[in-house]
Amino acid sequence: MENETKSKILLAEDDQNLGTLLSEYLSLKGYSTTLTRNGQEAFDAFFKNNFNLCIFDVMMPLKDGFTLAKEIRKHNEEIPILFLTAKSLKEDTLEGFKSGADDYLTKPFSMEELLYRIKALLKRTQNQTKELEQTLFEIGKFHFDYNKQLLKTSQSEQKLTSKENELLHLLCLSQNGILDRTFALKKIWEDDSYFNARSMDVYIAKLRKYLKTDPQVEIINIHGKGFKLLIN
Amino acid sequence: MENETKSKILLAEDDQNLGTLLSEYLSLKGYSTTLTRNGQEAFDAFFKNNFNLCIFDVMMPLKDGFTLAKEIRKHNEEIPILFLTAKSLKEDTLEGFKSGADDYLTKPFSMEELLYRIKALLKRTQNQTKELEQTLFEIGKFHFDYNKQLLKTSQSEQKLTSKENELLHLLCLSQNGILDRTFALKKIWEDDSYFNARSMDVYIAKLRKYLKTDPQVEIINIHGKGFKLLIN
DNA sequence: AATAAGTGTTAAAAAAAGTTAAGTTGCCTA
DNA sequence: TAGGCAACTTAACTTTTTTTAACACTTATT
Repeated sequence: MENETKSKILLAEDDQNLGTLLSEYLSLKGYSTTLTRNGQEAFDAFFKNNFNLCIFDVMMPLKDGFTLAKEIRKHNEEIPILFLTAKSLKEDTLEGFKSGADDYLTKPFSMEELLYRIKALLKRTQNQTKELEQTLFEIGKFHFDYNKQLLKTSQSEQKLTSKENELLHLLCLSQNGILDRTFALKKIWEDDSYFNARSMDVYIAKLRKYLKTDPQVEIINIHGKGFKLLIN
Repeated sequence: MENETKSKILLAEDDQNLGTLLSEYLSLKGYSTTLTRNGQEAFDAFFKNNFNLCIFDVMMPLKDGFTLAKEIRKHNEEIPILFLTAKSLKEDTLEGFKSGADDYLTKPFSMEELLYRIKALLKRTQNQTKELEQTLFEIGKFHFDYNKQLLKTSQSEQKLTSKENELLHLLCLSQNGILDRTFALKKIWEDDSYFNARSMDVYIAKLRKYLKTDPQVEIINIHGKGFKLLIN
């Protein structure tokens, strides 16, 4: 997954099967999930961690989802809450939203849809952290400023074109790790077609040319996978 | 409604009855709604106004909701999009989210639920709506007064024509971020034709000439996307 | 070793943008 | 109302950025 830090999800579901299934599915998709089996347990867990999202079943022993949500909202207005329930009655849905929910999904639902709804919710809250995305990088003897599209050393200054800039940025962000070809193509070129892939190779060559004045810096290819920016 | 400024909603719905019903209901609830009858109309309207939320029907003549959403997402990543549709097929829901939707509601739905979902979506974005129409800007050593159409330094004073004024204003409002070409064209020139685009380029050149006395200020181009006003 | 698929690199063609100047238009004024 | 002027558009030419093509080389597969 592209995120440096996994989003943490608090899951409250008393149905053993569904609970573990969900938990495993979400972990597989790159989220860090905490599974609780009732409202009280979830409430306690909430304050022991910094979660990014809550998914609550409505009908649970000890404390139902609506009550749980209301109590959490007293302490936290921000965190997205998604209800998951068998009830599809209009009044229940409305009560869910009145409890401070951001979304309400009725069973049976598709895992994929849940995943998209989670992403949509996180996008809105994660954005406030987006400003913190790194834009200044040290690449060997180079200094790379993403915002200014500038790559410079103490000697020289090279203006980067938008494509060069985006590509180098992705390389820097996945520094030490590999930048996946398909990922980069979809991110910068919108889709991964043959010609876009060849275009990307051309830009890799250009970046290599710019960076070759420092032998410590290298862009290596991982056959069939992508590229890796090495700084020794 | 308690808000000083009403949230503006762009509604695209080809069903006359449902369209006006929704529009009237939302107006009653304190939103300012713009009703369009197909995807193309909605697309054009989008760039001429500052909407806070989009509600799109999926099946519409000329341009369907999915295509519309994808096109809008190319220019605006932020605005919440909610699909409203008779289709409840799994694949359709998923395609909706893939098109960049934030929520997906299947007909028949309750007006109240729609209202809650709108509120939930707006809650997350409204804070970022700091577009309280700022009219005074510091651009490096320049002082820009949008109302007076004036760009001055301690040394000099440059009166701006309306086009220059509007363009510089948009650049300032999207400071650090990029000003989308299509967005600016539709906003200032009403439509993005080849000649209007060339005209805009001429105005960019003019602004650059005015601003070049301060080397800290720069208008850079993001190929195929738009322009960015950099202040160092 | 032979083949195919993936990558490296350079050059060309195509598309987008930069700039300056020449037309247009509409409005003000003498 | 003719002329002048300012704002804007269109044209023409230049430069930059991106894509496509061409050919050489590398890696995986059989």
